[in-house]
Amino acid sequence: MNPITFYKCLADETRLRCILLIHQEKELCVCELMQALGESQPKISRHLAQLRNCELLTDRRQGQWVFYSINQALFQWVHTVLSETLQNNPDFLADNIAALEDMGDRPQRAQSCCA
Amino acid sequence: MNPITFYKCLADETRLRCILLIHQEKELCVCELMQALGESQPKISRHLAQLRNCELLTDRRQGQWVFYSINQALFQWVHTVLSETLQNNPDFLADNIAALEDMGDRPQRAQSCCA
DNA sequence: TTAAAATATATGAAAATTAATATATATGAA
DNA sequence: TTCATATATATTAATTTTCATATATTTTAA
Repeated sequence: MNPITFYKCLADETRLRCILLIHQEKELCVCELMQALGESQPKISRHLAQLRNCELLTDRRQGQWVFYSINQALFQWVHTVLSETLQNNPDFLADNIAALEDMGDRPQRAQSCCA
Repeated sequence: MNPITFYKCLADETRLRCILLIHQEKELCVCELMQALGESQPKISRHLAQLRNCELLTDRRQGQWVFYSINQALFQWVHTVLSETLQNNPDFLADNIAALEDMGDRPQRAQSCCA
């Protein structure tokens, strides 16, 4: 991932919140991100599509849900930047995490395989 | 510096190159950045003004030149992100550094005070 | 000394480009 | 059919660039 592409991904509020939430929670589906951010479905979906196209995120479908996570094939420095950002801005996601925890009926994760 | 502001600063090619060059070289003036990037004076100057307004950069005038450097008052994580980016993308600035080294008549730095 | 020229940088305003959003609709799985 | 997600298109908004010009400093030369 080249640095300009990477920083363009982070330079939008909706995308930055999605990325950091996914980084922290390991995996989230579209409906969880909608709830956490209070944003419309097409808006969330469109930003996720963009992040998937850049290969910052990967997705897996499980039944009706699509779960997004950080692409583990990325260089280490990318993960480092995300971790640094999260650790040093503890308030940034506070409301989003609260909204996520308030959400009822969160989809069950079936671990990909034998975990 | 809030993370969205910060990543918006980094999300433009001209700005990212300026920021990383300044980070590496400690201090550069507008004419050196013009030469390193091969971009017009107003373009460089405008981006630097934007970075100064966000308080990512500070400037000092020395005679006819204005030298820009990274604002040392920023949180440590900001410096960490810049260093990680630079160290892990060694090719990114290669052409810019070569152009800078080719530059004749680079302005002399008078150390701010008694160095 | 001072006036004009030269050099370095900044900025106002318009134009051009790029990005974000909303609405409607489509797809795909249960 | 319903629920979850994706996407096309139109619209709006934000950002970047350019050109012309302004300011500030230094140099040159009367």
